[in-house]
Amino acid sequence: MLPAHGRRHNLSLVLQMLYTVGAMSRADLARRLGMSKVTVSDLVAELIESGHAVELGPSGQVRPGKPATLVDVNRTGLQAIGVDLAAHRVLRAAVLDLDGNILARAERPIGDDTGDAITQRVLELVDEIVSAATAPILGIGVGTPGIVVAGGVVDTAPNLGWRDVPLRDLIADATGLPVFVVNDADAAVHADYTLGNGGDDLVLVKIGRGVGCGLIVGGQRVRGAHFAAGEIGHVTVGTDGGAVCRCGKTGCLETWVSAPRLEQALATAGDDSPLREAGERLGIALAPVVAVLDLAEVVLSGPGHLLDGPLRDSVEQTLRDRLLARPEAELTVRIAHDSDDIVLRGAAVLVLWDQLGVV
Amino acid sequence: MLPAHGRRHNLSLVLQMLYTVGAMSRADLARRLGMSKVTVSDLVAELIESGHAVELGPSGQVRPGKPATLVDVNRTGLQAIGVDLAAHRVLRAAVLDLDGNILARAERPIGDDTGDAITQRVLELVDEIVSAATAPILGIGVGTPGIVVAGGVVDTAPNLGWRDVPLRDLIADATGLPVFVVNDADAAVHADYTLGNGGDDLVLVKIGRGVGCGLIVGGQRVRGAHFAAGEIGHVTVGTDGGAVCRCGKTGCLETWVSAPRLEQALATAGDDSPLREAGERLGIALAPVVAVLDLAEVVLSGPGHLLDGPLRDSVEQTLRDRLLARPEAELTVRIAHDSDDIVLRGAAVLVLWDQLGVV
DNA sequence: TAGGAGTTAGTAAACTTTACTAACTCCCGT
DNA sequence: ACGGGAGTTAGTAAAGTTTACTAACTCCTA
Repeated sequence: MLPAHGRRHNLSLVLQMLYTVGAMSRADLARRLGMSKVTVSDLVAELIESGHAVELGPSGQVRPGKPATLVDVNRTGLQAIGVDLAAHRVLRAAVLDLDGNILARAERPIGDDTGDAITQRVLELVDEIVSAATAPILGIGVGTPGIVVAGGVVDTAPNLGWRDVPLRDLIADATGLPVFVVNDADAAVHADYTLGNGGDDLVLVKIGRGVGCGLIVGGQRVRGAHFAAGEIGHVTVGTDGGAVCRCGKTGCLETWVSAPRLEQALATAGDDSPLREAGERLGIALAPVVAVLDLAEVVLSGPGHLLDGPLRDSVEQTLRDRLLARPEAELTVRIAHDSDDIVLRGAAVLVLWDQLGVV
Repeated sequence: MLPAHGRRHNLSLVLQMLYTVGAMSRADLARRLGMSKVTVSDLVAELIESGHAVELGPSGQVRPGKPATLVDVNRTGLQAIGVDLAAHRVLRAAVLDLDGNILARAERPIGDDTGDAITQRVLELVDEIVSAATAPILGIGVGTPGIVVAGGVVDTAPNLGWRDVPLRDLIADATGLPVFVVNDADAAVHADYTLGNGGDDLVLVKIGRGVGCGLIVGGQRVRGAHFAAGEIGHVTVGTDGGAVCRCGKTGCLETWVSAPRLEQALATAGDDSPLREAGERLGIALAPVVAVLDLAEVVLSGPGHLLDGPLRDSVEQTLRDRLLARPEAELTVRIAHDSDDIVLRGAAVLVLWDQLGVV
């Protein structure tokens, strides 16, 4: 590596510190980062020059010596675009600030569109939301259903009728901005990890039309050997059969755990046993994953009325039953914050990760 | 980070390149690493000075220009110690060269020892094997059953009667050498990854007295939130019951898949159905893990006569049945090379990783 | 007056670029 | 067949640049 790589790393460290802890003086930064005041002063100068950081004026803190000047990440002067292609029957986009606050929204219904028509609608949506930005845009993050391979190409997304779509390049060509494309569950887990105070070892299960998950292991995202990490919907659960799945197999997780199946089962059952059973099946599927990865948190994202209650309780109980009890290895099963916007936020978070080196 | 960190990184890059590709000239190194010839020359000089690299003389290649001088990692001039505390009824140690070749061995039977007596035998064993080294020792790697937490402390290892044993410090104090302590399955998976040409996304299942596994995800080892990644033996498998486990639960993976249980079942059954059933249970447990992590390889390590045959075939078939078929995402189920020595080699590999920065 | 924030000047380390020497192969004239 | 010149590559010396540091200073306020 070159000295310039070290420099870039140090610039990222400064931004990460300001992003996570908040505004502070150069002297404070120097103490926390273990660098000299001179070095930090130089790094901050460069970040101010590039517009990534701003001075906020005197700290107002009363103590001997020259008043400290606070500096911070340019929270309001920079924006990111998040796009969610996995919502039910609608394409959604938003302008967000660096804290993940949504400043503007745009939507387009899918209608009966599929394939290239969807692609066209996505480009129109992106054009609309980019126009709504009120500050320089760092980049565009896109959360899409299906599998995304290297280079931001959507390999397969059956729900959108997509096959081998070079989505990153299409959007980058149309906007001239940096673009990052990920699976929607991946986007969601990054939102939880960064904005939802998730720990370094967590799995987020996203329940929508199907079911998928995103993973953070040792503080790192997991992509998989074929970019298909998180594809859990078509794993056979248990050893006592189950319904026939649309994929042709029997007893897939998705046959118990998906929004349409749950709504239908609830309407038919007249009680909440489908929620309990779905939670149990999800717990059965997740037990080996939690054990092998030694995860600390299982996060559920999707419609609150389905997930928050008997289903969550059943996941927790099933995991407790099927894992070895270890008091010091407490496992948390919780509902994600703000599931409706989690993919928008997560897509934007990935822009922050890549453009600012902010974790 | 400081310029010195960059320097250390570049020293590691040189060693990694020489370790994986083999001897080459400084000019070749410069081309492959994208550095100037002067920088590489300087880095190599430092590595020669420290004994980590050696000049091998002219390349012998005939072509115009000054003859190249080959340099390489000091493959025969440096050694590492590997220690395996997970073997059946015996403590084993070896001296290895940088290619993972075993140059000398030592063993001590466990007998009826437990607890502190075992600790004492380990220190005697280490002393014996260190004396057998014929070159400077980079460090000592130890593969132990149980859970190893930060600082090389063995949190629990019931089979050795250990609880909260500061193994790394005990051995470091006794020898004055750098010591690295890991779980035996972790050591095994590193041996397979580095010496057995394993890919960046693989799980190794180690079957001995119990059953555990080691994971490489995205080219990185997985530790877990509580340093307990890989503890799969006490996960309940399937939904149709099973034998009572020694942990008190029912249907744990270990009740089908462990060496003692398999030997006993084979003796009773008179055919190989226990192997087939064990493979099926292991496949059921691993299916969600393979799917969620999008793994490319499942490696089985343990007694060949148990694993290589109906059990392996059954694991593969069960995974095929329970996962969505994707031709481009071929999953390999294979037997590890040299299972008897895999923990010794893996422990030594971790010394290489940490001391030379060699991946 | 003391002590902290921030800046300037000078230095050390780690890289690159430029220029050079050393060591070889290839080619051709004798 | 041999010797010498041309051309090429490896490796090194010197100078320059970048990125950190420490030392020393000014500014500011309780």
